[in-house]
Amino acid sequence: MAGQEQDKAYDPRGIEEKWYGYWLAKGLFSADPAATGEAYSIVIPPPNVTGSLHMGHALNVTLQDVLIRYNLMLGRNALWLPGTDHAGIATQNVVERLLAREGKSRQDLGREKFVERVWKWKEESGGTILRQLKRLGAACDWGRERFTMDEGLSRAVREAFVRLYRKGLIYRGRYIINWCPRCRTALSDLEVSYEETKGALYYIKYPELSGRRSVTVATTRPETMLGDTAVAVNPKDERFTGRVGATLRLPLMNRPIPLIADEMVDREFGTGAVKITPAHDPNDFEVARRHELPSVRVIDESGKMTAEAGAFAGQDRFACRKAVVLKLKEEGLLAKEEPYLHNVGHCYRCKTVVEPAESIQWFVKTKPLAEPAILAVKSGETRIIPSQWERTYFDWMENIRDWCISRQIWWGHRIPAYHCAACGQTTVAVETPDRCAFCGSGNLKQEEDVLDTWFSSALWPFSTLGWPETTPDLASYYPTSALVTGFDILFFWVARMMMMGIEFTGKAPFRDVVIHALVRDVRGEKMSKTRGNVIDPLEVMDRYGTDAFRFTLVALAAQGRDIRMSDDRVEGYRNFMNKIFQAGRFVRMHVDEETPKELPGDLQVVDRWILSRLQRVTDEIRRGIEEYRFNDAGSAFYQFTWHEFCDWYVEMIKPSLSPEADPQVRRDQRAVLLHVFDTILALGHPFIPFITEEIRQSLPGERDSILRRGYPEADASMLDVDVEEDMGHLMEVVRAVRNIRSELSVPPGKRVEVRLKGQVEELAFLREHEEIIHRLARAQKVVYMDPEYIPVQDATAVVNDIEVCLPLAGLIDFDQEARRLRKEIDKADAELSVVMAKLSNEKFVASAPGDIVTAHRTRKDDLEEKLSKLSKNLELVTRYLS
RNA sequence: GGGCGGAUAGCUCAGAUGGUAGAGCAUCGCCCUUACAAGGCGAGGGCCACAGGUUCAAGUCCUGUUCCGCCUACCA
Repeated sequence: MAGQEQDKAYDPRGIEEKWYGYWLAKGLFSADPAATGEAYSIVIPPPNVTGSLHMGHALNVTLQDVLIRYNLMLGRNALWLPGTDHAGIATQNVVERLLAREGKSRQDLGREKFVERVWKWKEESGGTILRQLKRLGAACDWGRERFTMDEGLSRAVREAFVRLYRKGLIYRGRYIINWCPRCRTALSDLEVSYEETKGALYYIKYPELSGRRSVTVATTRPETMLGDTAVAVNPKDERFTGRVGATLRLPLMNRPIPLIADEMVDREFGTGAVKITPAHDPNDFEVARRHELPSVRVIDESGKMTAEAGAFAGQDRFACRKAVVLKLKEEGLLAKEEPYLHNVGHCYRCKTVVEPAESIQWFVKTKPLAEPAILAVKSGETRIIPSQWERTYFDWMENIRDWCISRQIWWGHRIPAYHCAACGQTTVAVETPDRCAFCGSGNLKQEEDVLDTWFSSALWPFSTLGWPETTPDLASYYPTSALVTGFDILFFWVARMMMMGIEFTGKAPFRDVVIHALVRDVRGEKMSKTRGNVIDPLEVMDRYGTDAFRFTLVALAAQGRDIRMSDDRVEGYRNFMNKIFQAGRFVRMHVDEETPKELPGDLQVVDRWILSRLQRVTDEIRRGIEEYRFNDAGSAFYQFTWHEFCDWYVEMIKPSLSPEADPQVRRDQRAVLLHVFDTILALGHPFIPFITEEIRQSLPGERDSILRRGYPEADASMLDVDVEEDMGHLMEVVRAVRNIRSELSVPPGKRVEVRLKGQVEELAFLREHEEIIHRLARAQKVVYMDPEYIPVQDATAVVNDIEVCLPLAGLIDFDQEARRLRKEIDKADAELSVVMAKLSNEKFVASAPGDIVTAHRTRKDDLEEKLSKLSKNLELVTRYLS
């Protein structure tokens, strides 16, 4: 029994896989650059090969899928290009962890073997996330799947590198960069995340060599003092007048260092004197350049103290910090130590504290690239949506700093630069050169470093389409139509794609950049493994079905807001899926192979009403998708389908579908029903692809995919304002009856007479469609009263110019009816006073637009009329009571 | 230190170009009415954070304040 009950509800299991396979088999997602139709293209933000689907991907992918399916249905030549990112550091970490389990390090294997091992891992485990995208229904063109380390994309990377190098936009040099001692590689500025950390500010005395005075400096990293080569003060600081040029003794190292003057020093901070450690601080590095100071590297690439650290050599940097402080105390040179809250940089991959360190790295000179990228957005060539992100984009672009692109890891694109052992010059070339371009020597050795993963990602919109070759794909699908992504990678990725895209193709890579929200948990917290609040999208899909999950994401995807995901929401939309499924069953019960596809020439009023509403909602949904207001599109679809089509239209037409109905009327009615429902399915398909395909193909006669149906288009000729208004009144009459029945506890099974009082012409429409009122209001019969009728023992309500009267003597408590009427009167009264207040204001009448004033006037008349009717009826009721 | 976003019904949130406050969930009544109890019908619930200002009219525009969140920054 219970089983049967369950069978009546929608069960997405089995259906989803079936249709996804069907779409693939039919090649519906395979794009052809030669095909007709306006091109529409999206490249997927490539997820990490190491990744598995999380809520962020789910939202991102769903929105793209909505766009792609919508455009496919519009008949455009739509391409959605999928792929993954090799994610250098992350992937290398994964494989290193696997090796560690075998007790091996990557160094044990050696570079070549290690890289082979990573490839093997990628082949075996790298496809997880792509399989999960399929589960979501993603209409990707899998034949065009790309990986950032593909042969083609690697070629593009080398080409881009060489071109930038030749233009002088890539250079190599010794600078301060962010170094992760755990990953043992340089990081770009963006890959460092600053976290507020409780530390201490140490005040250290540096004695002058001659004399008894000393200079006190403040630092949060005392261990770096071992590498100090100067102390700096502001030249305008009177406290140090006459002392600049003095020689100080560097404590613990007993090295003489100068006291210098530099503008960079803030007189207000600390003691006004700064220790200068050129090898381990970006500011100090600059100061050292200006003053030609030597640089002493005291921390090595694994975070241990170097031989330059004297007695502290070999210690870990944090152990050394303690040791240095202790030693300074012993020597009486620690003036003060105070707690200090400051921002400390951490590696965004492994959370290790980053160490600024001087080393030789490769950089992209970004300013010349940023300028046109700024211009592209300013000119509107690329739109950022929502536009408030433009400002963030400009801020970053305008203050952009050079980009450190070399990484000291093995997994990635090896930099195409070859150092000559003979002359020391570096040859940069796309293909491995035989000889040094400078001296002709064959003794070349390729650069060991690989490129930042984001370097290859920056080329993604065109490298995936075949660049640097001029391919048909590139010609047809570049620039792409939209990029859909989260704001967290606006700088990492979007900004860099803009720069590279313009540099190499002359065109910005996207028409629109659509920035969507972050998905958070119910409490609004960011989902993270450490917090343990991660909701697994796959589990949600298992429980509620993919369509319900997708619709939830769409419905919650309001622009500029974060999304709070919870089971309740998904459950609500799961119910909506069931509603659609049930509606499908209803339609299937009433239509058959004979049901005409075309709308009948002769439409009933209810049909004209639903068709008019359908045009409006079609328009709303299309506008929503086109303006990336997905939630608006989703809720328009929801409201219409459930609350207009199911709640009203289906209920209203039941009589004309019954076997007793006139065959012609029945046939016509079926045709309209089918047409409207079919349109609903098509409208919903981009959001809920599986259930719409399933139901549509279960309808009589349907054998082709819903994707080929074409997206519904609003037909203005079907709009009918009058019918919408008349039907609105009729529905209000029904509601009024229902309300009275419910409020006054009229037994549900009890049929009552409905008396409609008003002028003949006002009653005409209702009289014509009496059948609807009769059924939906559970009327025993509907009768019409002229305006002279006095409803002595009736419960009453006012709908526009009509009074709805229910003779209920003996059935109800008239005390209650009196209370009900008073409540109505109060409501109308309150509203009237608001309207009156406006109308009695001369300035309002004088300066407000005419139509607004007119609207208020009619509103006033209506309310007064309503009030007079209500009061009269209340009087009747109370008189009857006494 | 700069910048951005948020504060609207018990909860989660919508409310383009200023013109009579909406949805979903939750709550309360009543109903297994033959598509649907994952349902139907009805109802209650809001000085739209605070203080000023602009305007005939302000969740909506301007200024300031208070909380909350995020991004960014070379104060050692």
